[in-house]
Amino acid sequence: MNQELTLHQRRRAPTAQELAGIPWLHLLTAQEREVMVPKIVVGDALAGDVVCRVGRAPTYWFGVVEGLLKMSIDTDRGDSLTFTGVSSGGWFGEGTALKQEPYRYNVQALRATLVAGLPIDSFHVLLAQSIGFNRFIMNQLNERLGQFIAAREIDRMNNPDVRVARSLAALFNPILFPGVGEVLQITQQELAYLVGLSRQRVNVALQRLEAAAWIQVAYGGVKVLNLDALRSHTLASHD
DNA sequence: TCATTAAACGCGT
DNA sequence: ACGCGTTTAATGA
Repeated sequence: MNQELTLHQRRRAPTAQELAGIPWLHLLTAQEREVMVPKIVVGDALAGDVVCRVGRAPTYWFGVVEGLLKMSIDTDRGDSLTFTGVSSGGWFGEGTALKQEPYRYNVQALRATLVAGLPIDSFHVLLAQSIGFNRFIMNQLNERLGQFIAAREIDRMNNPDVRVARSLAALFNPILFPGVGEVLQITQQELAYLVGLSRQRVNVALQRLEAAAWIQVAYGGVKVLNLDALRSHTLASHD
């Protein structure tokens, strides 16, 4: 609990099944894949483990094989501001990897998460040589831009129901997080940490979203029925 | 007054 | 043991 995971400790080689959960591998040529697969390391992060911390020199480009991370920064006051979650199939840190700058966020596991890492030098090799990899990165940056614009919108609304809806939609983004599937495994407590609300309020919001038939609440997870509505609509007020 | 929250409860998985 | 749904009491706009 609350240990720093650098992928130097507790790291191992990925299994074939875990490799299948790495989306950009499929975009490489057979030769590129052959070179890169041995470079990939994975590590098991427990809930609360820090994957990378603000100010550290970038060592890996990171991805989530299975699990849930949150990206946040600490404010001047003691509290922390969560930017976004990273769910299965999501990769991040290309900004710092590209510029060779220190990490600008803290990334922490909200639950047990299998984290994958590609060493920075391998990342640059792919960037210099692989068309397929560049296509993935471009797609990723473009989609992330859209997500941050949406996040600004979310912050301006103070309606908690809408905030929960939009945050769920972001976690279900099939381009950024192709491994999520139709059922996102996330507890209401984890969602509360991510959105910045209490668990009770998240529970109320989820029930309203379920009543609107946009989602289906399950034990330890949420199934999305209407991603479009979550992304753009507002719940009708009820009294 | 009204919405939200921490804390705590019982219940189901 | 964990997650869910709910209640209660406290807090603040």
